[in-house]
Amino acid sequence: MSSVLERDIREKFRRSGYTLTSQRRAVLEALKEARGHPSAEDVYLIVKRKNPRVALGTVYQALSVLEEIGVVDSKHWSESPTRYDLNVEPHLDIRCARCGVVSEIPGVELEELEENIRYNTPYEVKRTTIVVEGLCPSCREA
Amino acid sequence: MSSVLERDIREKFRRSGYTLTSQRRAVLEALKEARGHPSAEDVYLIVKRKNPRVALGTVYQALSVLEEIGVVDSKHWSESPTRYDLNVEPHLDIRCARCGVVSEIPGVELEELEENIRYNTPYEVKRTTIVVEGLCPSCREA
DNA sequence: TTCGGAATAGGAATGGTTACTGATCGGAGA
DNA sequence: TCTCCGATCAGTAACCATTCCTATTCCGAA
Repeated sequence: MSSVLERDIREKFRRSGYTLTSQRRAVLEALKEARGHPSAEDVYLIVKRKNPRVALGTVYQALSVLEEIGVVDSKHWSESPTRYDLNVEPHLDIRCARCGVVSEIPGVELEELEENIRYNTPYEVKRTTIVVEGLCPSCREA
Repeated sequence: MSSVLERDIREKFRRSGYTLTSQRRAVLEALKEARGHPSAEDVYLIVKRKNPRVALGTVYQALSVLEEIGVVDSKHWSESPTRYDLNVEPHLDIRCARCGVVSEIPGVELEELEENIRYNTPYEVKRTTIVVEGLCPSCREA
C-alpha cells in the first residue's frame, strides 16, 4: 500500500474513532491483493492464509467499518454475494451474468448524473450505485 | 390493470411459453396494489389475503418468471430484501437509509448513460440498475 | 502497569431465497 | 367433452450470506 494511501487511511481511522487493528489492516491488504471485486468470503480466505485464526465475522465487521469511514465500497448484485472494492472513486462495474466475473467500465462520466439526481429529489443523497449486468466477451460467444 | 397493459402481458406470456396462471395474475395484481416497491414478502401477504393457500415459493417463482419475460423489474439494496416493481420503463428509485421507504426520482435522463455504457464495454449489456440511497425529508429532520 | 472499552474468535442464529416432492392444474389433441 | 402430459403449485426442508452473541483478548490512555 502506498504511503500516501496509508496515511489517508490512518487519518480516516483517527477521525472516526475506530482503531486500525492488524485484522483490519489484513483485510485492506487482501482487498488490494484480490484486485477485482472480491466477496467477503474471498477476502476471508486470503486473510486466513496469513492468519488462520481470523473469523469470518471479523472480516464482515472490518469491511463494514472500512465502508463506513469511506475506505472501501460495496456493491449488491443479483445472484451474487456483496462484493467489495478498495477504489472509492465513483466508477462503473459490470458483472457477467453467466460466469460472474466483474470488470470495470472506464470512460463513463458520472458527475452529471449525480448532479441531476440531487437536483431532482428532496432526499439527502448519500450513495449512488450503478449495477450493470451482461455477458462478457467469452460467455457471449459460447 | 388497463386492457392495453393486460394485452401486452398476455402477449409476453404467449411468446415466452410460460402460462399466465391465476397465481401469476394475482402477483401482478398485488404489485399493482402495492404501488411502491414491495418485497416478495409484501407481495406474498397481499396475494394471501385473497388466496390463503398460495405458497411463498410460488410468489418467488412468479416474480422470477415475470422478471424474465420483462414485465417486472427487481432491485437489490443493501440492508433490504429485493424489491419488485411493475414499471419497466427505466427509472430511478431512492431508498431512505433510515426508514426504508422507496420513492421514485423523476426527470433524470438515463438514455445517454446507457449509451455510454454500451459504447465503453465489450460486454453485451443486459441490465443497468441504479440504486440510490439517502435520507428522506422526514428522516432528515429527525 | 493497570484498567476499561473496543475488537476478536468461534459458533449459533437469522432471514431471504431456493430446492425438492408429491399433488394439482390446464390446455392440446382426440 | 374427455384424456393425458407437462407445467405449475403448496408445503416444507435446505441453503447460504450475513448478523448476532459471548467469553476472551487486545490496545491505548492514564
